Amino acid sequence: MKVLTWNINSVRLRLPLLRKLISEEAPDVICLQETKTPDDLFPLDDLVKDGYGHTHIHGMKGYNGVAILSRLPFTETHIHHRVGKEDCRHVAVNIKTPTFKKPLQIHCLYIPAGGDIPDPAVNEKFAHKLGFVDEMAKWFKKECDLDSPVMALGDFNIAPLEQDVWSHKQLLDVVSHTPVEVEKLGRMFKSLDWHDAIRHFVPEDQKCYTWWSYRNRDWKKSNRGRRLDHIWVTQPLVPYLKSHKILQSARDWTQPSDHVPVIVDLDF
DNA sequence: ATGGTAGGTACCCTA
Repeated sequence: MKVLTWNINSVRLRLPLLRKLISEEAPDVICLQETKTPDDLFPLDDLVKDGYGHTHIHGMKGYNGVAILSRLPFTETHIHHRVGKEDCRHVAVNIKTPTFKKPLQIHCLYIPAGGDIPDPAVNEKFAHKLGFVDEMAKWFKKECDLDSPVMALGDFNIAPLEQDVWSHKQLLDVVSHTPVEVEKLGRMFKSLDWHDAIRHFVPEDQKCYTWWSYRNRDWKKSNRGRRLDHIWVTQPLVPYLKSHKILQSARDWTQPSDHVPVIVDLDF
């Protein structure tokens, strides 16, 4: 079972790229962030024709928006409002698998970027980000079981490890890699004894990025990337991790997203 | 130290 996550930065603009991605990678489940469209304008028809007949979309005008598209049916779908806002950042589905009695839960997340100033006292966007991660940590602990198959994936907007950024020292004061948010993400990580499915395959001392800013003449040459997109799995899923792929080549597509797709293949 | 680009929207917001 191939599960893909991508911050697509407008699903309407990049529908042709999404369909190219589908034809090349044939994922079973697609989790999108920053779809930037209300649900009635989401381009579902082509995606249903491509085989993704099971869809759970939750978007709004202009900003944010998350979606799960699947070849496999859902037994449940959920929309979660976080920290008192209805800003389309968390949807979840349950999928039956041949391997587990309990359904596989997939949580598609778009954690707030957090603005520029890394001080929650003066920057309410950063306060929102920290509050969001706090709430996720508590919520997973309360609502999910350690022994259930659960995946949390998406654009977390935090690069937790030193080798998740091009320069640990130079990014310590840059929102996405500050100690306070990394610590909070660490708490969320511990909440369900999560396993980082990408670092499962890529050693922690090796650089690993999923995002390169648009504000660079030549993203490849400067290579100032960050690993902002993540796939986490609970312990029961660890033995089934088969392979991963970070589609770096997608950053060179015409009119690319600044994030690239990340895929994990599970052996069931 | 600064400003660089992109998308959506409606003349400015967010990333």
